[in-house]
Amino acid sequence: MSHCILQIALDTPLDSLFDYRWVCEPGSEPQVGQLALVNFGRREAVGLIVAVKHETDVPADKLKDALAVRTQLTPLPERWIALARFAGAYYHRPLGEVALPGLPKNLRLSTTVALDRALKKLGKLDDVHDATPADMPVLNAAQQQAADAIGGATGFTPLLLYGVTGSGKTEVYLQACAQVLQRDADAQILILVPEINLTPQLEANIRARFPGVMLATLHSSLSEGERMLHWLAAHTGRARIVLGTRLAILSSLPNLKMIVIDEEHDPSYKQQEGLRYSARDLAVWRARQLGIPIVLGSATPSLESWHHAQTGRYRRLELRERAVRDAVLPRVKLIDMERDKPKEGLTSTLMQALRQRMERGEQSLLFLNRRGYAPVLCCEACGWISNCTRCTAFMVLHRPERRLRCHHCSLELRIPHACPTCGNIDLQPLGRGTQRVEEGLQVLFPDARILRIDADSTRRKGSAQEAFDTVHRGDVDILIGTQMVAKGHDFKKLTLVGVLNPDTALFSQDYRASERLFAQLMQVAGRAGRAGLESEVLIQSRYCQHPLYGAVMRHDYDRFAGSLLEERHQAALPPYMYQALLRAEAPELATAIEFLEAARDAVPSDTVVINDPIPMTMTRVHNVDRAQLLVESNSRPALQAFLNEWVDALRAMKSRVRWSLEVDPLDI
DNA sequence: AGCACGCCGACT
DNA sequence: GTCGGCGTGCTC
Repeated sequence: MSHCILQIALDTPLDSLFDYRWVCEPGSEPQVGQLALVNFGRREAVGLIVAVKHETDVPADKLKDALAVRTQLTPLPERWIALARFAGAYYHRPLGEVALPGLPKNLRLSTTVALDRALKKLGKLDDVHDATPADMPVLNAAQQQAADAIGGATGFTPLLLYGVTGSGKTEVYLQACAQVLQRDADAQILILVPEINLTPQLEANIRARFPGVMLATLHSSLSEGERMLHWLAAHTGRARIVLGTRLAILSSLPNLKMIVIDEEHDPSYKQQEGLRYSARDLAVWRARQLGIPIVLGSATPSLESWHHAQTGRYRRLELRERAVRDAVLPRVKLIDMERDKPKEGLTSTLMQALRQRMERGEQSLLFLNRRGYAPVLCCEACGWISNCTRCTAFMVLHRPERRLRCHHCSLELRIPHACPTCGNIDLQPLGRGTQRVEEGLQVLFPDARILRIDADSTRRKGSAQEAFDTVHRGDVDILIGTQMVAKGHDFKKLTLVGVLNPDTALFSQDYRASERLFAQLMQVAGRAGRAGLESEVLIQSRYCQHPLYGAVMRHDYDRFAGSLLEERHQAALPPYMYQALLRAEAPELATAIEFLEAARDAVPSDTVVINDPIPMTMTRVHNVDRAQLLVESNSRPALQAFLNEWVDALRAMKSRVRWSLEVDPLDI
């Protein structure tokens, strides 16, 4: 018996790999890509073998023996490790912090019972059901052209599928998938969607269309057992289609031949904590690495992708018409709230339109991206307002729950009977959330069947699905909801969309706010008239002349995107500029700022602009003050080179302050 | 990041 | 006397 040295990546913030000894016969060493159980510090951990060597610099008294190697599992492919390596390097986190959290938790336990059980279960699954595939709908010319372009693409081919809402992008994906699966008996396809719970129809569609093909889903609401099984199905190549949310981009797919990213502009592709990666960007990298086509689909592409299509880096495919015959885009009208004063948040024009839909037996959707009853409670006598004691934010009034709630730290209080500072009994809710609109509707339309769908009304597991089913059955006249209702759903009888309070985003500090508002309005407008009924979208605004609304009325993403890109170019903002953000947290703001000032001066650079630290817009959350520092460059390699040096310097500062670096931040 | 060791304050 | 506060040091 001799031994070898395993170089192992572990899930720790330490930026290094760890060597372990492994006793084995020569010639039967473990393989790179296998998982190993080791003692790490005083605990056990599962790590990824990234190299097998025969020597090490680690002194013999420190070197430990690995405890076990998971030989049941096919090694993770070199290309998968390369993906994790790239992500770690690009986002400046250690390899182990990228690679291991991407694996199912059950693979990282010290026992293998869950793994063995899942492998056994997978072995018993039949993958070929003898069902006949559902018919492929006949595509229109533009769809067919797009499907053929995607299905016939060879080598690394990024394609931007730009299609208005309801233009049948899904059908294009499915028929392109069919071509790829048919051509290659082992081919795997990865389909990413923003939120799987909002698109149960897609999963059903795929199953009906490809009954002989194993489909695996990967998203955060799976149980650990399911996740393990589905992950293994992908890793072993048995699952030929993997449908998942952003976390699925890190799944192991040995025969990946095509990637589809639906609603590619959606902000939920960006992970907002821990490793802040963009699943969309990693997907493009992965497609390039493998030399395969990747489809980015959207009615309102991200400006980044649009820019790439303009410059020819991505190939653009267009669907200009709705796929259902006679389904035309809804007419969009603006209602001037200065002239038509709202009552209970609704202008008379909108109320009349709602009444008309009820008479015709059609459905209406009111969109208000603000949950709760009112965003703030205040005392008119002394000026007290319901501030959160732990955050720079208001506590939101939730009337049905009889609570004040902070949406940032989840602090909850009973609604005070009287003003805490002056004792005034008459506290006033200010502003309007979905609960208050629902209450107003009940008064204005006592006969209407009204349903509210937001994060509060759908807390219970499965209740969101129930609510949507109620709408699909036609048991709802007026639906009121937040962005939860804006995505994906295909309500056949919906012919009116009312947008209640979009103006705030027009004057936001965040330069991406208008891009997002436009996408959101187009998306919610797209809920109407999908089945061919004539329909309209009414937007209540105090700024009807704003060009953004003009573009929404004309359904003119193209020109709007052009003007936004022009603005970004003038102002030297992404996609013409590459950014990274250093954030710091401390009990006192001054501490965070001092750390960032030191960071600002740590590494001089003439290719990167290092800005001054500023407190975050919402400075305090959960009793912690936050500040940030923006660095930018017009060259991505220059920015990356700077960040490499900078992160080393920041680590060397050994500061007590908690800090994190975000590359390509979305919210600044 | 965890996790333990270690050295000073207010309780039974 | 001890429980426990969080400073600091290490992880092959």
